Amino acid sequence: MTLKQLQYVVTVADEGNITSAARKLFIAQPSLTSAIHELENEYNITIFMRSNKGIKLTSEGEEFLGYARQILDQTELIEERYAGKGTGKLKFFVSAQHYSFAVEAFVELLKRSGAEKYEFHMRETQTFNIIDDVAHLRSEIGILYLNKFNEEVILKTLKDNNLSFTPLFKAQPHVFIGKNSPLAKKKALTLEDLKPYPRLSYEQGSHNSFYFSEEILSTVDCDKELVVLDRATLFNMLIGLNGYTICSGVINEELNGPNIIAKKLKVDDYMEIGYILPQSIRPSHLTCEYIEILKSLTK
Amino acid sequence: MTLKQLQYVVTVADEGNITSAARKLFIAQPSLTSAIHELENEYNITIFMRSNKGIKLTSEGEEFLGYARQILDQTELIEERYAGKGTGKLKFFVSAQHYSFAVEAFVELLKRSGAEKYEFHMRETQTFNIIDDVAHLRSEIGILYLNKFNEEVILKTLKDNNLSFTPLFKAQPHVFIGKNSPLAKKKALTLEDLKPYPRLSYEQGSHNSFYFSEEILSTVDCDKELVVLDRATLFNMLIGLNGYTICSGVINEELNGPNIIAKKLKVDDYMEIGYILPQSIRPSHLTCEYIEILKSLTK
DNA sequence: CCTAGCTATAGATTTAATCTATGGTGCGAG
DNA sequence: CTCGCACCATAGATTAAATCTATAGCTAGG
Repeated sequence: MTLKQLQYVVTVADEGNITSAARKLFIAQPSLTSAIHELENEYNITIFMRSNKGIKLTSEGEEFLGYARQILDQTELIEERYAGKGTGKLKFFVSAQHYSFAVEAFVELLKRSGAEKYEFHMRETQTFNIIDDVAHLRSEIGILYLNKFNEEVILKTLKDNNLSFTPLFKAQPHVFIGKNSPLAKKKALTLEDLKPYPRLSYEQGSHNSFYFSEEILSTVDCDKELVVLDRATLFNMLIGLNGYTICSGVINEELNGPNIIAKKLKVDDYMEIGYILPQSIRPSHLTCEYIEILKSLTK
Repeated sequence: MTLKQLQYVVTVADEGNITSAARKLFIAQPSLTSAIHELENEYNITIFMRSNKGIKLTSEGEEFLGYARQILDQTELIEERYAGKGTGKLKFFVSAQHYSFAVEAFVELLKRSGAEKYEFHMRETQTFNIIDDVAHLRSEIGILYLNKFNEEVILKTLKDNNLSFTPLFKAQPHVFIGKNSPLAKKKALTLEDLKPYPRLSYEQGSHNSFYFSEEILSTVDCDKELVVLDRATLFNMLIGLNGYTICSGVINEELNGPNIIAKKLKVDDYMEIGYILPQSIRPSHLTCEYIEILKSLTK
């Protein structure tokens, strides 16, 4: 079995006939025919039913395709990660909850790298996607929080995916509000104070288990709920609608602007923010540097 | 990149030097040297530091090895699954909780297959391992139950691993006891009846979240607890110690012997027993037949 | 300062992949 | 009903890749 053979089988299955698959693969049709026969003989299976109208997958073939696609998905990760390195293109991918310090560290890393050619991705996304991105090596590192409530479920999910969690810092829960909000005068806020105002939170896609919420206390009842995907949108609503959102208190004025302020929230809960890494893969140099920057920004 | 190159890199890394790795791979040392150089050039990376004392992994290399091992793990699955097919050796792997009907169906499948050469595995194991086995294609199918209590967590875990759950039947909770147990005279039992006797349950390894328990009501308090790994051991203790265990009521006298009996348990709960399959892979012919047998045994 | 134990390079050789050309087959348009 | 078209399969030549043998270069340790 070779990767080429797997690629060929998948292309043939997708195209529905060998002739056009060969064209797509830039090889002659007999080459493709024999490559596939070779694979079938190696394992004594029949992947395709041939006819003068084209090919059809056998049930055995469908099963085999499943395995083949999994392997090819994995190889694409290597291509993704290392392709373009020949031209000196640096690559780096982070998935994180919506934390401005994660963005700040990302920007700092990019500056420090001094690279002329690069492809960096900052993926502020839903909690489940963060875990999924790192588990499938689409991102090299992920950033999320644990608290009393979600800890068991999140740690279990991480373990299932062979991911490690390393704490960065414990944050006391804060509330983000617009600077002109009536709440801005108070020193610290209680849940009672917040009641009349709209609560903003991040959408969590189909994995909308409370455990995957980006905000703590998401199970507490609330009359006015606004759900968004984008941090800028959230900030707009904080300001325009006197809304609030509960989060870690880490705020950076340069990034978030002077219109957003953080207030302590008086509750008996915490947020432990940290990063997740695949256990089986040693972090790249850039990843290590990113972690260093995160540490320096959050200590 | 070819699978051979990945295999070579991994072997060299394991051996610590190219010369002995070449011996192990049954190729000449220069072939191995050039194969690895080719890979390094393709992605413009340096996997090994060479010296006259052997080789050492660079940090870049360690990272690359992570990807390589993942791909090779996947390819081993194909080898596992299809190797030996040339010699007509049938292969089939099930992971299940401790249900006698699963064993019965397994035996029936083996009989029906009529194969002369085969390798069949019946893995009665811990709930988490069942999910893990199927997710990583070590088993083609898994059998487990859902109830009100564990449903959310189990379904979430299945989803994370791209597995589907298909219900087979709903069982009313029963209690298994030895036929000479003082409880054997009663028609149906309550939790109160059970209190004086030792409760038997299956060990769940490090994933000892209650959600992964094989028995419902495992959170209910109990004074005498016995934990085992083996079904026969559990049955021995049922008989010898007047113990009990809570489970689905499906019992087969041929398999379990006349000394074990099942009694209805009066509680407001259910067990939905079903099978799990990888969503990305079409089930094999044997798997489909196994499912048919399961259905016929449990309707 | 020579030898043992590495890796790297050169050029020959073997093996595998791919090519061109052609054969066989069944369906559907004329 | 038969000819042509759109398939896949086979044969043999050709090209490319993998591997081999032989040998060079390096360095630590006797």
